[in-house]
Amino acid sequence: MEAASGSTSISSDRLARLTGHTAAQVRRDLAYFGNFGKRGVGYSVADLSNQLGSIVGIDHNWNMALIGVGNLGKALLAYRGFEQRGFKIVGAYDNDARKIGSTVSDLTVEPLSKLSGSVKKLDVQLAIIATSAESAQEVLDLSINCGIMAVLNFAPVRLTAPEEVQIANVDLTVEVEYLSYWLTRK
Amino acid sequence: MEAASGSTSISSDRLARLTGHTAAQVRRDLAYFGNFGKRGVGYSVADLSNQLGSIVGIDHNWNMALIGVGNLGKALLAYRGFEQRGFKIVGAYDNDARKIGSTVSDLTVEPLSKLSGSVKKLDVQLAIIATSAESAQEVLDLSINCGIMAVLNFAPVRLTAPEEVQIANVDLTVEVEYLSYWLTRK
DNA sequence: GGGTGTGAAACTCTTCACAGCG
DNA sequence: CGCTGTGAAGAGTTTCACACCC
Repeated sequence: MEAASGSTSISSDRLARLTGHTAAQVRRDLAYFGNFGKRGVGYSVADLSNQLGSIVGIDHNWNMALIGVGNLGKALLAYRGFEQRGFKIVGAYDNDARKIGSTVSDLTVEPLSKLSGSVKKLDVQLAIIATSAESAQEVLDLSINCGIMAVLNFAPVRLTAPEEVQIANVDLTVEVEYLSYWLTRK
Repeated sequence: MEAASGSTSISSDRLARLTGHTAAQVRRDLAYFGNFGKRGVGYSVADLSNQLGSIVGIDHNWNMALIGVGNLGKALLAYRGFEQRGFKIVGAYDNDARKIGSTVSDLTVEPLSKLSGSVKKLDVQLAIIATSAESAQEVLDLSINCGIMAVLNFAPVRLTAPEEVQIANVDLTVEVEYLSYWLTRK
């Protein structure tokens, strides 16, 4: 029991413990993608890594444009998590003259007018909107015009876009409200 | 149709349009908290606001401590959304000597050693961890020692805490991976 | 024995559709 | 008539439990 961390296999039970799910859940989810677990042994760590990598798109290496270089934008540029999982921020854009030309995390901030060209040149598929709520919709429209089909939105507004463009909203208050709810029930 | 925005009532249908859900969903969710809708009319905007406010805890006005004043921490301090919904950041903490004493969004950054005292003095119930992944667990343990029972974690690590402490994790990569998945299926 | 993969049961969430109230 | 509240159906998810393979 409690195999060394250098072990070549891992059981659904242990995966469950690590990810905060149940063993049955892990098994069902993994079985959905085909059965690459060995009975009596577990899942080969190497296989798991490969399989999940290709499913989730790590083999694709997406390029992202960050729009809005405020504190949040800077935090996202510095955030290591994206790159680790195959998402790379290749351009930073802002319309604030004081920011344009400055360097943040190895990227030079460019005016929004440069976005269109960069999308083609740098092969950008994804935009991150980290602007104020007021500018967000305008920035989204522009991004779509530039050919971007998927957007991660941090601005606290509900944006409207055509069906074929996918928007994921990150609302920081949702989690806090959950905690609040929990605290009052205690 | 399309009542003026000064209207005193709003229908489930319109709420659905605004929030991106279905009318049935809205009705069921609201009915769960007791029936304060009027048939043939809709929901009184004033009632809605009161009811939801008390459910979600806006009447409680929670005080939060922010730990880790990097770019992300600064972004959270500047973020208006929290205060709007009754969450107030009343203290900012960091162990970086260069940051201690500086002022960010009207708060003076204090060393972590001051946390314990502040929790009591400022009546803090909630901590936000915006430190590096390496420091996060240590900071969490300290927070719990100070009597904090609910934590919002932005560090990209899975933290361990006793059952009675509630942790909400914000993982910025989850949403991007969803977009990635969607892009590959297109 | 150990641990996967999977039917079946239990549960939760969503949608439909309509009775009934204002 | 318009719109809520809700039973009932449907869809999706989680859990149980066990046959089966290594």
